[in-house]
Amino acid sequence: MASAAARPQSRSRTGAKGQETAARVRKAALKRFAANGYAAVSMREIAADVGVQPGALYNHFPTKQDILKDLMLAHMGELLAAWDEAAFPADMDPLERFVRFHIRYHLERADEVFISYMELRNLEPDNFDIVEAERRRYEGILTGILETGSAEGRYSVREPRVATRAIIAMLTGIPSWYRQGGRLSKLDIEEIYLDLARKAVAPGNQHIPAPQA
Amino acid sequence: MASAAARPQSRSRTGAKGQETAARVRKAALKRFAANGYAAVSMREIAADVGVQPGALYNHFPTKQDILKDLMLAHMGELLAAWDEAAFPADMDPLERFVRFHIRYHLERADEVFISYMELRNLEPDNFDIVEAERRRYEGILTGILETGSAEGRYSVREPRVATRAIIAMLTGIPSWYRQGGRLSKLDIEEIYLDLARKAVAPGNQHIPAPQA
Amino acid sequence: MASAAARPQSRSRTGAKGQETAARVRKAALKRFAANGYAAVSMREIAADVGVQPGALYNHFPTKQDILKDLMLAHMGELLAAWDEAAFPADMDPLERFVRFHIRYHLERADEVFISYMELRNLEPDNFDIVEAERRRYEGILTGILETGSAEGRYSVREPRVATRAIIAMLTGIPSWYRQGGRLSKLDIEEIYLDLARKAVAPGNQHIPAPQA
Amino acid sequence: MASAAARPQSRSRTGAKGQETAARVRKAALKRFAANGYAAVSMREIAADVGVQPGALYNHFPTKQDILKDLMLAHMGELLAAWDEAAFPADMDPLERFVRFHIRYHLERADEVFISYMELRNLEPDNFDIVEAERRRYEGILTGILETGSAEGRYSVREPRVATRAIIAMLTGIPSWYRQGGRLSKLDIEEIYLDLARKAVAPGNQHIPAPQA
DNA sequence: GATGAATGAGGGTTCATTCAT
DNA sequence: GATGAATGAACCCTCATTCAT
Repeated sequence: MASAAARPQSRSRTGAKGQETAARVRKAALKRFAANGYAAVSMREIAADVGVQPGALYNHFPTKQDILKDLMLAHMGELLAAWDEAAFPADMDPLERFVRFHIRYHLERADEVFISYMELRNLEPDNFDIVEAERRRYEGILTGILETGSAEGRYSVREPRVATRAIIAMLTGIPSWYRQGGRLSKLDIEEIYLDLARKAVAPGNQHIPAPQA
Repeated sequence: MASAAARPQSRSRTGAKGQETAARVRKAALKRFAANGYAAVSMREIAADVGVQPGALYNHFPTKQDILKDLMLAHMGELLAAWDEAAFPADMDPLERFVRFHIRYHLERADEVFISYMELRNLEPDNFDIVEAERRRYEGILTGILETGSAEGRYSVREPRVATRAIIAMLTGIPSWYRQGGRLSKLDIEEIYLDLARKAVAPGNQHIPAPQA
Repeated sequence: MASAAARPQSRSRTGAKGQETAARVRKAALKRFAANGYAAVSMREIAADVGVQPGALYNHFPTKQDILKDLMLAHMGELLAAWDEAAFPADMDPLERFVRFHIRYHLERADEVFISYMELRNLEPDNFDIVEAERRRYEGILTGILETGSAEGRYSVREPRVATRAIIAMLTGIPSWYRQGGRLSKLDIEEIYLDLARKAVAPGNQHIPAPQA
Repeated sequence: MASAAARPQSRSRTGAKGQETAARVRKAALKRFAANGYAAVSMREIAADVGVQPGALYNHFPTKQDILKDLMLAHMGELLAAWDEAAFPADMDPLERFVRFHIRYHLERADEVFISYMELRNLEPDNFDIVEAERRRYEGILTGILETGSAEGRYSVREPRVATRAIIAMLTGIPSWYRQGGRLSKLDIEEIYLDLARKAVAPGNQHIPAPQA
């Protein structure tokens, strides 16, 4: 989509085969980067996964860095697009909407999410800036929700920007430990985190009594 | 076991110089690993930082992996020791105690904390297991606090293990964006996060009214 | 299996160049290993001889060890093949046949022979076993000759296996001192050693009188 | 004895401890050189065998090369001395004397003998020349025996120098395959090789009939 | 006589990348 | 669009050796 490798695509004679190979490269790189880290993955490994010689990768991506950039830009673009298209009941609380969306999306795209956080530092400055801008846009969604909600008295948030980071960090941590088939279903997770998030920003006095000890 | 530098230091005649070099290696590696990632840092770079030839590093650490292991094991050990020695008013709520401790420690040791999360996957299995065990011990502290507090009715937590991860993820995210000298002081941060954490686990009905829209 | 260069060579388009480079690597390694010993030869030296960067060697042989294995397996295979194809008068005594063949072959392939004896210990166990099996096959040829000849009364050999080793050691020592252009021609050598070998296994009483002293 | 490391020994205060360490170094180096080859053995390995730090080796031998030189010179000196002192019945045939002596000595000092043949090329030119001269002296013993015997009609040898090399090569090959405790005793070996050697140089017509086939 | 720490060179190997075919 | 072969740089690590202590 926002991919660098999806070059002008000037109605070349073939295209189909190349498109498919590029997709296989992306898929292999995604798995490898998530598992071992960008710096520890070699072009040879990716090529071997794809079933191709290393040199062939350069027909689809000009450098290794471009594969990473491609994956991260695509991920951010798709995340924002998915939010725009997310279908929730119209009367659902916006925070609930965000929490449910974030958890679902991040549990489904664990690899993309993971490299998006882990490999930021391996992006060259220009690419980093682009991804950062997208990330800020995404965070802005939650900040907006918190600000509006606070203004309307539904939430009580002293620092919406800080709370945004706190909530997103909390939610984004899930895929690092959640394993399908465990005691808790994805829906269980959603409910638990929704509860935590809601209460964290809820208005009202939550005086916690000091322990008796 | 912990490392070459952790030796009894009984052989006083020499030793001192080596101890110091090992310490400089650790320091340089910490900075570099935090900035560029374990896989992207070369022994040559570390040696250059220390002001020594690459081969000399091997007088202090048998492999590059051992430097990483040393840093991560030391960090976890020191974190747990610091908790044991943390001095807080006796009547302070345990959750508050944990939140304040965690934030302070993690803001002071940002590099150690960072590589402890980022480089886990670069640890060889045996070392990984050791670090994981320590991490679970640390999480266990908060889980215990939440369980006790819930049993005494001071908190309301459905899944203490999940809440533990949620709160720790929330807190641990701070050093990734907090910059000293900004609008918010470390104490401000402490108060904001303490508020979020407290409310998230507070008992009582937090019915959030659905938005009017 | 035998080596990268032994591949079917079906892919005619390219391949030719690689075949040739692999051959040059083999040739350079053979000379260097024979002159300085496997352990004392560096891949960089071989690469320099070939006129290529060190890394390029790895397009043809996966490791240095594989070059050695390749050379030694090829040598043993060619030695056995040469014996099978050796053309001698039909009525020639089999021992004479073997002695002449062995001397000729070993004087022509001095380097291969030399590393085959010297570098055995530098072969990894699996490769060692293969080469050893081939060596035993070769020794078996002479042992068979001695056994048959003894049974027919043409030779008198108490321990054919031991005599085999004795004769082969005797013959194989030649290239270590023989220099072309010296007083003795290759044919002279053949005759002298043939005489020694024949007499050593000849039947009849060779009572050597004790010295008068 | 002829050892370079046995330095002037200027009646130093201690001496005893150092002498002993030097001996342990020689012993360890001998085993390692024989097992893995000079080039493949590191000073660190030798030091570890001796139970000392690598630097300590340099108190006893100025370089690794000197350890090799010491071992080889000592071996050749001891070999020649042993021949001079060998006790055999006065009326024993000189060839028998030489064969028995050579086999016995070489089976007892397998490591020394082995490195003496294998590591010649790793000697620096000067040291090589010395060892070569000693070797020629040793070969000269057998050559003299053959020449005298031929002149007296007890043996029939066309080229005593060549026959010398043939016989010595034959005998020297024994330790490479002989294993104690096998079917053949050391004495069996002596008898078999003595028989082969005697017949090989025996006078008289050894017409070997051509095979019937 | 031995240690611990360092040097400077070099070891085998892998890397991202290029390019003629 | 892919291959096979190459480059040039860099990788982690080991080496023989030195030397202050």
